[in-house]
Amino acid sequence: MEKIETDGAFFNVEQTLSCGQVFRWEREENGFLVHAEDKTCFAYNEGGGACVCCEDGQAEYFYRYFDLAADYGAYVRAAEESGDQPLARAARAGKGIRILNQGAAETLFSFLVSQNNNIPRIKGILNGLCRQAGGEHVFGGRKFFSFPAAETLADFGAETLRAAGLGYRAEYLAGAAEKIASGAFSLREAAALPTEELCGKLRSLKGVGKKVADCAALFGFHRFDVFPADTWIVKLYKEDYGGKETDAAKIAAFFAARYGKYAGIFQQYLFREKRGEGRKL
DNA sequence: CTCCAGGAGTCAT
DNA sequence: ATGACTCATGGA
Repeated sequence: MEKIETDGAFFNVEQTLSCGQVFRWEREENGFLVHAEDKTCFAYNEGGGACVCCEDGQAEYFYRYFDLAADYGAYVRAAEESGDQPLARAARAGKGIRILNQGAAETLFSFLVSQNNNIPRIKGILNGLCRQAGGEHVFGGRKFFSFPAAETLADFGAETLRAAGLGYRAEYLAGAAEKIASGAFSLREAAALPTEELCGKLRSLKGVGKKVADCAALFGFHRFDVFPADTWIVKLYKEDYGGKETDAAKIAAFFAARYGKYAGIFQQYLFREKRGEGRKL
Protein backbone atom coordinates (compact mmCIF):
# COMPACT_ATOMS: atom_id res chain seq x y z
CA MET A 1 0.00 0.00 0.00
CA GLU A 2 1.21 3.47 -0.89
CA LYS A 3 0.14 6.75 0.66
CA ILE A 4 0.17 10.24 -0.85
CA GLU A 5 0.16 12.97 1.78
CA THR A 6 -0.41 16.57 0.82
CA ASP A 7 -1.65 19.86 2.14
CA GLY A 8 -5.42 20.14 2.46
CA ALA A 9 -5.83 23.89 2.12
CA PHE A 10 -6.93 23.48 -1.51
CA PHE A 11 -7.77 19.79 -1.55
CA ASN A 12 -10.98 18.79 0.15
CA VAL A 13 -11.91 15.25 -0.81
CA GLU A 14 -15.62 15.56 -0.13
CA GLN A 15 -15.93 18.80 -2.09
CA THR A 16 -13.97 17.35 -4.98
CA LEU A 17 -16.15 14.25 -5.18
CA SER A 18 -19.54 15.80 -4.54
CA CYS A 19 -19.51 18.60 -7.08
CA GLY A 20 -20.81 16.44 -9.89
CA GLN A 21 -17.69 15.72 -11.91
CA VAL A 22 -17.40 12.08 -10.86
CA PHE A 23 -19.95 9.40 -10.03
CA ARG A 24 -18.05 6.36 -8.83
CA TRP A 25 -17.24 6.95 -5.18
CA GLU A 26 -18.61 5.98 -1.78
CA ARG A 27 -18.44 7.47 1.66
CA GLU A 28 -16.78 5.25 4.26
CA GLU A 29 -16.30 5.84 7.95
CA ASN A 30 -13.27 8.08 7.83
CA GLY A 31 -13.01 8.97 4.19
CA PHE A 32 -14.04 8.05 0.67
CA LEU A 33 -13.50 5.12 -1.65
CA VAL A 34 -12.86 6.41 -5.16
CA HIS A 35 -13.02 4.19 -8.22
CA ALA A 36 -11.25 5.27 -11.41
CA GLU A 37 -11.15 3.02 -14.45
CA ASP A 38 -9.64 -0.23 -13.10
CA LYS A 39 -8.30 1.18 -9.85
CA THR A 40 -9.58 2.15 -6.42
CA CYS A 41 -8.13 4.38 -3.71
CA PHE A 42 -9.14 5.65 -0.29
CA ALA A 43 -8.94 9.41 0.28
CA TYR A 44 -9.60 11.60 3.28
CA ASN A 45 -8.83 14.88 4.98
CA GLU A 46 -7.29 14.99 8.43
CA GLY A 47 -5.88 17.82 10.48
CA GLY A 48 -5.43 20.29 7.67
CA GLY A 49 -3.91 17.70 5.36
CA ALA A 50 -5.17 15.27 2.75
CA CYS A 51 -4.20 11.64 2.18
CA VAL A 52 -4.71 9.23 -0.68
CA CYS A 53 -4.04 5.53 -0.08
CA CYS A 54 -3.62 3.21 -3.04
CA GLU A 55 -2.07 -0.05 -4.13
CA ASP A 56 1.67 -0.19 -4.74
CA GLY A 57 2.66 1.31 -8.07
CA GLN A 58 -0.48 3.46 -8.39
CA ALA A 59 0.67 6.58 -6.55
CA GLU A 60 1.65 8.31 -9.77
CA TYR A 61 -1.74 7.53 -11.28
CA PHE A 62 -3.66 8.98 -8.36
CA TYR A 63 -1.31 11.94 -7.97
CA ARG A 64 -2.30 12.88 -11.49
CA TYR A 65 -5.94 11.82 -10.99
CA PHE A 66 -6.38 14.33 -8.18
CA ASP A 67 -4.36 16.92 -10.13
CA LEU A 68 -2.00 17.35 -7.21
CA ALA A 69 0.71 19.12 -9.18
CA ALA A 70 -1.56 22.09 -9.92
CA ASP A 71 -1.90 25.23 -7.81
CA TYR A 72 -5.59 25.56 -6.97
CA GLY A 73 -4.85 28.41 -4.58
CA ALA A 74 -4.21 30.48 -7.69
CA TYR A 75 -7.68 29.61 -9.05
CA VAL A 76 -9.34 30.57 -5.80
CA ARG A 77 -7.40 33.81 -5.72
CA ALA A 78 -8.36 34.61 -9.31
CA ALA A 79 -12.02 34.04 -8.45
CA GLU A 80 -11.84 36.19 -5.34
CA GLU A 81 -10.15 39.00 -7.23
CA SER A 82 -12.52 38.81 -10.21
CA GLY A 83 -14.97 41.32 -8.78
CA ASP A 84 -17.71 38.77 -9.46
CA GLN A 85 -19.42 38.42 -6.10
CA PRO A 86 -21.34 35.15 -6.57
CA LEU A 87 -18.17 33.60 -7.97
CA ALA A 88 -15.94 34.93 -5.19
CA ARG A 89 -18.30 33.58 -2.56
CA ALA A 90 -18.61 30.21 -4.26
CA ALA A 91 -14.84 29.86 -4.63
CA ARG A 92 -14.26 30.71 -0.99
CA ALA A 93 -16.79 28.09 0.07
CA GLY A 94 -15.51 25.50 -2.37
CA LYS A 95 -11.81 26.19 -2.36
CA GLY A 96 -11.04 22.52 -1.79
CA ILE A 97 -12.41 21.45 -5.18
CA ARG A 98 -9.98 19.99 -7.68
CA ILE A 99 -10.75 19.02 -11.27
CA LEU A 100 -9.92 15.34 -11.56
CA ASN A 101 -8.03 13.77 -14.44
CA GLN A 102 -10.51 11.02 -15.23
CA GLY A 103 -10.19 8.56 -18.06
CA ALA A 104 -11.58 9.96 -21.29
CA ALA A 105 -13.69 6.93 -22.14
CA GLU A 106 -15.16 6.55 -18.66
CA THR A 107 -15.95 10.25 -18.55
CA LEU A 108 -17.60 10.31 -21.96
CA PHE A 109 -19.73 7.24 -21.24
CA SER A 110 -20.65 8.52 -17.79
CA PHE A 111 -21.88 11.87 -19.06
CA LEU A 112 -23.77 10.19 -21.88
CA VAL A 113 -25.71 8.47 -19.12
CA SER A 114 -26.08 11.74 -17.23
CA GLN A 115 -28.30 13.49 -19.75
CA ASN A 116 -31.78 14.34 -18.47
CA ASN A 117 -31.06 12.26 -15.39
CA ASN A 118 -30.30 12.86 -11.73
CA ILE A 119 -27.05 12.20 -9.94
CA PRO A 120 -28.12 9.42 -7.55
CA ARG A 121 -29.64 7.52 -10.43
CA ILE A 122 -26.61 8.08 -12.66
CA LYS A 123 -24.44 6.60 -9.93
CA GLY A 124 -26.71 3.59 -9.67
CA ILE A 125 -26.72 2.94 -13.40
CA LEU A 126 -22.94 3.24 -13.69
CA ASN A 127 -22.37 0.96 -10.72
CA GLY A 128 -24.67 -1.58 -12.32
CA LEU A 129 -22.76 -1.38 -15.58
CA CYS A 130 -19.48 -1.95 -13.75
CA ARG A 131 -20.93 -4.92 -11.92
CA GLN A 132 -22.30 -6.48 -15.09
CA ALA A 133 -19.68 -5.60 -17.67
CA GLY A 134 -16.54 -4.52 -15.81
CA GLY A 135 -13.78 -6.79 -14.62
CA GLU A 136 -12.61 -6.95 -11.04
CA HIS A 137 -9.64 -5.38 -9.33
CA VAL A 138 -8.36 -5.43 -5.76
CA PHE A 139 -7.77 -2.64 -3.29
CA GLY A 140 -6.78 -3.26 0.30
CA GLY A 141 -7.72 -6.91 0.02
CA ARG A 142 -11.23 -6.05 -1.16
CA LYS A 143 -12.59 -6.69 -4.63
CA PHE A 144 -14.15 -3.93 -6.70
CA PHE A 145 -15.59 -3.70 -10.18
CA SER A 146 -13.76 -1.80 -12.89
CA PHE A 147 -15.31 0.48 -15.47
CA PRO A 148 -16.09 -1.57 -18.59
CA ALA A 149 -13.99 -1.23 -21.72
CA ALA A 150 -15.59 0.23 -24.83
CA GLU A 151 -15.30 -3.18 -26.48
CA THR A 152 -17.33 -4.81 -23.70
CA LEU A 153 -20.02 -2.15 -23.84
CA ALA A 154 -20.18 -2.50 -27.61
CA ASP A 155 -20.63 -6.27 -27.26
CA PHE A 156 -23.38 -5.73 -24.71
CA GLY A 157 -25.50 -3.93 -27.25
CA ALA A 158 -28.37 -1.53 -26.84
CA GLU A 159 -30.94 -4.04 -25.62
CA THR A 160 -28.83 -5.19 -22.69
CA LEU A 161 -27.96 -1.62 -21.83
CA ARG A 162 -31.60 -0.66 -21.88
CA ALA A 163 -32.31 -3.45 -19.45
CA ALA A 164 -29.61 -1.99 -17.21
CA GLY A 165 -31.80 1.07 -16.82
CA LEU A 166 -30.32 3.41 -19.40
CA GLY A 167 -33.64 4.01 -21.08
CA TYR A 168 -33.42 5.83 -24.39
CA ARG A 169 -29.72 6.52 -23.72
CA ALA A 170 -28.92 2.86 -24.38
CA GLU A 171 -28.65 3.43 -28.14
CA TYR A 172 -26.37 6.41 -27.61
CA LEU A 173 -23.99 4.50 -25.36
CA ALA A 174 -23.98 1.43 -27.58
CA GLY A 175 -23.27 3.56 -30.64
CA ALA A 176 -20.44 5.50 -29.02
CA ALA A 177 -18.90 2.34 -27.60
CA GLU A 178 -19.04 0.69 -31.01
CA LYS A 179 -17.32 3.61 -32.74
CA ILE A 180 -14.60 3.76 -30.11
CA ALA A 181 -14.09 0.01 -29.97
CA SER A 182 -13.85 -0.29 -33.75
CA GLY A 183 -11.39 2.56 -34.00
CA ALA A 184 -13.76 4.70 -36.05
CA PHE A 185 -13.54 7.23 -33.23
CA SER A 186 -10.15 7.76 -31.63
CA LEU A 187 -10.08 9.29 -28.16
CA ARG A 188 -6.31 9.56 -28.47
CA GLU A 189 -6.61 11.65 -31.61
CA ALA A 190 -9.33 13.70 -29.99
CA ALA A 191 -7.02 14.47 -27.08
CA ALA A 192 -4.58 16.15 -29.46
CA LEU A 193 -7.16 18.63 -30.76
CA PRO A 194 -7.68 22.16 -29.50
CA THR A 195 -10.74 22.50 -27.32
CA GLU A 196 -13.23 23.72 -29.89
CA GLU A 197 -12.35 20.99 -32.35
CA LEU A 198 -12.33 18.42 -29.56
CA CYS A 199 -15.89 19.36 -28.61
CA GLY A 200 -16.94 19.25 -32.24
CA LYS A 201 -15.50 15.78 -32.64
CA LEU A 202 -17.20 14.57 -29.47
CA ARG A 203 -20.49 15.98 -30.71
CA SER A 204 -20.23 13.92 -33.88
CA LEU A 205 -21.29 11.01 -31.67
CA LYS A 206 -25.03 10.60 -31.51
CA GLY A 207 -26.34 11.58 -28.11
CA VAL A 208 -23.42 13.89 -27.37
CA GLY A 209 -24.64 17.47 -27.43
CA LYS A 210 -23.20 20.71 -26.13
CA LYS A 211 -23.49 19.91 -22.45
CA VAL A 212 -22.13 16.35 -22.55
CA ALA A 213 -19.27 17.41 -24.83
CA ASP A 214 -18.33 20.22 -22.47
CA CYS A 215 -18.38 17.90 -19.48
CA ALA A 216 -16.27 15.32 -21.29
CA ALA A 217 -13.81 18.01 -22.39
CA LEU A 218 -13.49 19.45 -18.89
CA PHE A 219 -13.52 16.30 -16.80
CA GLY A 220 -12.07 13.78 -19.26
CA PHE A 221 -9.63 15.96 -21.19
CA HIS A 222 -8.90 18.57 -18.52
CA ARG A 223 -9.92 21.52 -20.71
CA PHE A 224 -10.57 24.47 -18.42
CA ASP A 225 -11.81 26.75 -21.20
CA VAL A 226 -15.32 25.28 -21.32
CA PHE A 227 -18.26 26.03 -19.06
CA PRO A 228 -20.84 23.23 -18.94
CA ALA A 229 -24.33 24.69 -18.51
CA ASP A 230 -26.90 22.38 -16.96
CA THR A 231 -30.24 23.16 -15.35
CA TRP A 232 -28.55 24.40 -12.16
CA ILE A 233 -26.32 26.79 -14.09
CA VAL A 234 -29.35 28.08 -15.98
CA LYS A 235 -31.01 28.75 -12.65
CA LEU A 236 -27.87 30.48 -11.35
CA TYR A 237 -27.66 32.60 -14.47
CA LYS A 238 -31.20 33.83 -14.09
CA GLU A 239 -31.30 34.29 -10.34
CA ASP A 240 -27.78 35.51 -9.55
CA TYR A 241 -26.63 37.13 -12.79
CA GLY A 242 -29.91 38.59 -13.96
CA GLY A 243 -29.49 37.04 -17.37
CA LYS A 244 -32.30 36.97 -19.88
CA GLU A 245 -31.15 34.22 -22.24
CA THR A 246 -32.96 30.91 -21.92
CA ASP A 247 -30.87 28.75 -24.23
CA ALA A 248 -28.32 26.72 -22.23
CA ALA A 249 -25.81 26.89 -25.08
CA LYS A 250 -25.88 30.68 -25.06
CA ILE A 251 -25.59 30.75 -21.30
CA ALA A 252 -22.58 28.46 -21.51
CA ALA A 253 -21.03 30.78 -24.08
CA PHE A 254 -21.70 33.77 -21.85
CA PHE A 255 -19.81 32.28 -18.93
CA ALA A 256 -17.05 30.77 -21.09
CA ALA A 257 -16.31 34.19 -22.57
CA ARG A 258 -16.56 35.83 -19.15
CA TYR A 259 -14.13 33.47 -17.41
CA GLY A 260 -11.82 32.42 -20.26
CA LYS A 261 -9.14 29.94 -19.26
CA TYR A 262 -10.64 29.62 -15.76
CA ALA A 263 -14.17 28.81 -16.96
CA GLY A 264 -14.11 25.13 -16.06
CA ILE A 265 -12.91 25.43 -12.49
CA PHE A 266 -15.10 28.47 -11.87
CA GLN A 267 -18.05 26.49 -13.14
CA GLN A 268 -17.39 23.85 -10.50
CA TYR A 269 -17.28 26.44 -7.73
CA LEU A 270 -20.57 27.91 -8.92
CA PHE A 271 -22.27 24.57 -9.59
CA ARG A 272 -21.45 23.22 -6.15
CA GLU A 273 -22.57 26.40 -4.43
CA LYS A 274 -25.86 26.58 -6.35
CA ARG A 275 -26.74 22.95 -6.00
CA GLY A 276 -26.03 23.09 -2.29
CA GLU A 277 -23.84 21.16 0.08
CA GLY A 278 -26.50 19.48 2.16
CA ARG A 279 -27.79 17.38 -0.66
CA LYS A 280 -27.74 13.61 -0.49
CA LEU A 281 -25.67 12.04 -3.19
C1' DC B 1 -51.16 13.10 -10.40
C1' DT B 2 -47.36 16.18 -12.16
C1' DC B 3 -42.73 17.73 -12.18
C1' DC B 4 -37.88 17.19 -12.40
C1' DA B 5 -33.14 15.35 -13.10
C1' DG B 6 -25.66 17.83 -14.90
C1' DG B 7 -30.07 16.95 -22.52
C1' DA B 8 -30.25 15.83 -27.21
C1' DG B 9 -32.50 14.54 -31.76
C1' DT B 10 -36.03 15.64 -34.88
C1' DC B 11 -39.09 18.32 -37.21
C1' DA B 12 -41.85 22.46 -37.91
C1' DT B 13 -41.72 27.36 -38.40
C1' DA C 1 -31.88 30.36 -36.27
C1' DT C 2 -35.53 29.29 -33.06
C1' DG C 3 -39.25 26.53 -30.68
C1' DA C 4 -42.08 22.51 -29.44
C1' DC C 5 -42.24 17.65 -28.94
C1' DT C 6 -40.40 13.40 -27.66
C1' DC C 7 -37.33 10.21 -25.79
C1' DA C 8 -37.11 6.05 -20.43
C1' DT C 9 -36.85 6.01 -15.62
C1' DG C 10 -37.48 6.74 -10.71
C1' DG C 11 -37.94 9.85 -6.83
C1' DA C 12 -40.28 13.79 -4.73
